[in-house]
Amino acid sequence: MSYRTIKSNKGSKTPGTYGKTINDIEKLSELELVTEIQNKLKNYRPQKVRRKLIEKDNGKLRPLGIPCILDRIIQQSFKQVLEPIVEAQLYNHSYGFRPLRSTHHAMAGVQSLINKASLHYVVDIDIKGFFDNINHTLLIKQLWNLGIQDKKVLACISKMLKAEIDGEGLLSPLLSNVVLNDLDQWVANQWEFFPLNKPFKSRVGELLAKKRTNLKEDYLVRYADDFKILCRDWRTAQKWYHDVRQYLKEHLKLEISLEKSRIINLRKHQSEFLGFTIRANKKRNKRVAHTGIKTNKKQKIKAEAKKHILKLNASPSSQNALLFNSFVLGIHNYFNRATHVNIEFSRLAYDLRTFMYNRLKSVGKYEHPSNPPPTYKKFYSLGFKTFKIANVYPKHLGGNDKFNNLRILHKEVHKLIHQTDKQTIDKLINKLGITMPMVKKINIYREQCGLELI
DNA sequence: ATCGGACTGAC
RNA sequence: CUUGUCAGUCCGAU
Repeated sequence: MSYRTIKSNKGSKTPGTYGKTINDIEKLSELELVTEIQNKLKNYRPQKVRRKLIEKDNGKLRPLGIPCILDRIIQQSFKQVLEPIVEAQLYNHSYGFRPLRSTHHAMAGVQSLINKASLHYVVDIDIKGFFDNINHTLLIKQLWNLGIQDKKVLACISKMLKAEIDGEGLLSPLLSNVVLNDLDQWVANQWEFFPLNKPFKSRVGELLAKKRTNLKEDYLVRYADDFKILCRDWRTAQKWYHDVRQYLKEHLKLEISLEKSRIINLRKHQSEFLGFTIRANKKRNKRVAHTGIKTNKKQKIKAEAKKHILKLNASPSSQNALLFNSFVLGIHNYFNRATHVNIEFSRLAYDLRTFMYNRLKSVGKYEHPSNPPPTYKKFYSLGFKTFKIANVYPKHLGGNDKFNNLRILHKEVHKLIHQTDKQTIDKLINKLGITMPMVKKINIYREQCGLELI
């Protein structure tokens, strides 16, 4: 139905080894396409994949397989069927590769656990070569347990898995969530979901009762294979470290990296997650999460910025200036969520200031912006001078921006944002006729409040 | 309201 | 230089 949803870009010129191009497919009639796919599925044999290399933190490169167009259509359709089934059963604090969830949601989850629950010990676990070491027969079993019990479907999936030995296809992100969901549930069952004999009226009351038991208090936050367990003290943290290691080994046949996995006391040291640094600093008599940008990331940003400035110096076209702007806005947009953005970005701007001035003074005018575009006004105050190149103002890294916390909302929608009871949430959604994009927006606000996503 | 182009991040 | 999934942002067109 929707092969158009598969992005093709300019990469449509890969005939021969990768089979049909997106242009070929658009020429086919619907019927021809369907028969083609049916033929392929009869004896499904995934074709070659192109590879993209992605750089990991430690500088190592790992391949990411990109299957040919026809396989992408097939895998996409598998995904569209499997996703809602799996999605409904996944753990709430698993954030990687899931619709409506992002890195920012994961970070917000960690921060609220530090701030609200005062959990300052974090168990960082790094699984050794996770994507390469997934146990296929186990995965098929896990899918079966989740309710996918069509043997033909499972056979196709297992063939796809075999073809993707050292890369991943479209649905391996989804499958990675299937594998690690067992871990999520196992961890959560020991505290969060642990049933008490007495029913409790309020969640606070239940929480207090749980604290009196000798269960290990903990919460897990996961983004794909990158996960943390937050605990209150060092002893429980250590217990978790060993328990999780054993669980992964026995039940999922996965090893952890002993060098990279460790327990961190956030009051003394910082942990890292999704490009951010995290620590728990003193604020009056409390401790709150302070987040910044990872140092190696900062260096990369500086290097990239310099590259962009040089390009702008070489050819000061409006196109390049706009390109530079989208680069800056992109970075801002991601790292805005850090509590220390202002400090981090001011330093970046300071380090780059002379470089930028020297390179741009010959190609642009240094002036107070006159009649700047609305996005410029939104982010930067007008009191400062900036460059003007080919009629556009390049944005600087490190604008001190005020936060827009004031929004006018519908009364019921406001209720929905702060609501924690699942039934009332569902009721409200039905009553107000909330659509997907609306849920997205509401989740943004819920993220800011540190609440669970809908 | 739709549909394109660009950029950022995580994997 | 080329390019997958998810999320976000900017710009443009009708």
